[in-house]
Amino acid sequence: MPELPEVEVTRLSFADKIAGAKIISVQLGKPLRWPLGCCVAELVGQTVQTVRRRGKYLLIDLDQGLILVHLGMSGSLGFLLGRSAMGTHDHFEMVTSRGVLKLNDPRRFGAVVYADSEQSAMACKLLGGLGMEPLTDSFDVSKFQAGLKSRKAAIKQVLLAGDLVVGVGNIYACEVLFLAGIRPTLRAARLSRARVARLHTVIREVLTRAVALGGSTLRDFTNANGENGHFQVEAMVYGRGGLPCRVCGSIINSIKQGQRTTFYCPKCQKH
DNA sequence: AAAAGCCCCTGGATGC
DNA sequence: TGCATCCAGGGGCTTT
Repeated sequence: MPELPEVEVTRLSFADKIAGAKIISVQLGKPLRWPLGCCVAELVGQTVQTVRRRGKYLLIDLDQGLILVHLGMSGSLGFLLGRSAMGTHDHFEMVTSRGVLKLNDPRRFGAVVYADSEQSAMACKLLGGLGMEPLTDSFDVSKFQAGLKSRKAAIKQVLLAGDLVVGVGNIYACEVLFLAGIRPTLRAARLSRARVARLHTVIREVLTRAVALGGSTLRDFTNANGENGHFQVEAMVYGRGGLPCRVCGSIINSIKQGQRTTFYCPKCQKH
């Protein structure tokens, strides 16, 4: 479910509320992708400083160290005023003086990991290889261009890999390539300078807009307050295999790249 | 260094 | 209604 906009909207929906909160207790459900990496007792008594985002990770800064949260494919965070029973798919619950932070994640591809610091081995393993943040100035066109130049893989897969630019998941990768008129199978290195510039712009525009509108409602995304997003723009291609293109009427193609499905318009998106 | 596969896990939709 | 099959928004890890 969560790509950059959804993760960012989640962050914005509870960062201010939880800042300054004291951790009272922590409860774990079934195992997530990795073990927490510390004793619960190490967290209790600490104060939450800030909540940041890096790629699709949320970084919850504490007095000592930080908690990394990843929502995986099916995770969502809730920040509730009162405590409630741990549901079947609640696998992390942190009771604080300001409210209760809860991770619900049916598939358990998500993670909640404590790290001593951002320089710790675990933090480096998870964050070290991440690419540029698309919504900051660090997302430089020249660097983007240079990065793509060295890649023989298909542009769609380079976007998805996250080591050049972060936060673009399967849905937004498909949508962004449609809006930029680029065939997803095109080798990254073969994109002209002008098309790279166009893609760069589209990525920023689409992600910015999705965040501003509260994330995508393509499925059932809710922020940490349980509110739906308003990114009502219907997908141009994602999930529309076999249907007519909204622009030219051609039948939208559906193919596999890596283990993921790619959707594209054979006429609007050129090699 | 980069690319390609594999795998983790559960639930919902579809088809017989 | 029951059961099998396929599919899903991610990404680290291992192998080429």
